[in-house]
Amino acid sequence: MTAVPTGPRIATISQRRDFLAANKARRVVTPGFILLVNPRGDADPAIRAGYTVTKKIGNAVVRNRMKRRFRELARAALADKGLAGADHVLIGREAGIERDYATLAAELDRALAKARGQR
RNA sequence: UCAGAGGAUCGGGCGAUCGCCGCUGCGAAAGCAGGGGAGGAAAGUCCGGGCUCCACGGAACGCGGUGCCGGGUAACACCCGGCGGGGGCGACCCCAGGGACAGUGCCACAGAGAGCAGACCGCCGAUGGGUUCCGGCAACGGAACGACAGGCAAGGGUGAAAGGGUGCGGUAACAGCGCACCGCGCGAUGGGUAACCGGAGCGGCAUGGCAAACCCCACCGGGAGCAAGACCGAAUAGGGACGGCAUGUGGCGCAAGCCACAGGGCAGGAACCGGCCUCGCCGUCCGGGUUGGUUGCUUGAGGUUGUCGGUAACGGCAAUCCUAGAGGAAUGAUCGUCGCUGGCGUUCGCGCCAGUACAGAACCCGGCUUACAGAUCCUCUGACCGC
RNA sequence: GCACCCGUAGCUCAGCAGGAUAGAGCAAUGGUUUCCUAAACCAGAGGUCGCAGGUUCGACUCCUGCCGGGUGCA
Repeated sequence: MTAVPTGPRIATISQRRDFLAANKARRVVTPGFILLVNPRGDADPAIRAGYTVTKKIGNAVVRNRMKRRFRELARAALADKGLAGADHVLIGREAGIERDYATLAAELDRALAKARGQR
């Protein structure tokens, strides 16, 4: 495993209105998750990230593990591949529970590139 | 060795890289260093308490809960010990287990009868009356019959349940009608704190079941919940008090002012309606309060060890330890390696593959219930084998 | 955290102070009718009454514990 580069700190989204705003923005669907990217449009170039895993996915242990893995994926990828000044939201899907970590990482890379292309 | 019963415990280890949340120290800060960071069920939220606020003179009614007895406990619906009933060869397990002469109600279908019982088939011929036959002159006597009046409830049949059972005597046939044994009820008295147990003797036997139907009896319970509660509190907007300035339209008046109308508010009134108050700006003060911050917040009916008391639950004493405190939620991710379990292959060295549970603290405790791959320990029971 | 409701046929609902055949409408199936379809008419089928215990002679109904779904309040 290659060393994960330590980038600038990624803030976490917790306000409901931010999630709702991201839901109306760009959307990329992969088997393991759905990626929402919402450029805030303000002067701040900071990258923010949020995670959503509903009760439909599983019990608390399953949901927590999924969020932790998403957090790890975001920390590794968003610093240099994320969109500056944008909110990124990862929504868990059922197929993402037992999905291989490397597969998820590759899918996140492609999803980010695709989101960058949408304009 | 096999099968089983009871109790207790654990529930992945090590390493590497990169991270997260508190705490402590250093630092102006960025940050650095040290140390800590999920469970036996953290779960379901089914009970019981602590804590906090609110309410409150007492009691009763109502409502809800509990329900053999004794003990433990802060308390309990929990636990321990005992009693009674049921199951198992046994270790042991299971039981909401008060009251049905305080009252009300229900017991479908079937059946004759189902709750102060009842007579369908049946049994009887002692009694009344009758029919037939025999004897007698007659009064009457005897025998048979069983449609009637009547006696009976053994047997058949129905049902979950039919008002003790078996045997002998007894009888017209029956029947606790009498007796013996068993069962049942009452019960002198003895044991036990009690539930309860034993039981001299008495009673011919009567009070069927359902209270997880209403209910009765005894005991317990005020309500809400850490989003409880306490403190701080910016800007904007808004509320109240005081002071100053000011008052929409129309009419009257020189003016102060008065009246009417429209809007708003308040109280009355079913409504029509009439009454009273008020409006804008500035300043000071007061109170409420949204986002937010601080606190409650983890030292506690606490854990471990020893000892003493107790059958035990548990309690007393002593020593020792500090063990998550976030505030929408951290306690992790990835990889390597070693365990463990199963399968396949094997040159018996091992190799390959698969699996490695249930599940995530949110104020804190005591229980209950439910989920759980696998592993370990202790005690005990029944078989079989050996000595 | 607290309070409460509902699980019955494929769907929407009845039923029940305990009594044995668990019903209704729609849907689906077969038939009649029609050139064919729809509608209409006729017929039958379809149920672990969410699950597991208990009380009772007897449980969809009563009690207890679970499972699933939903609502309200702070």
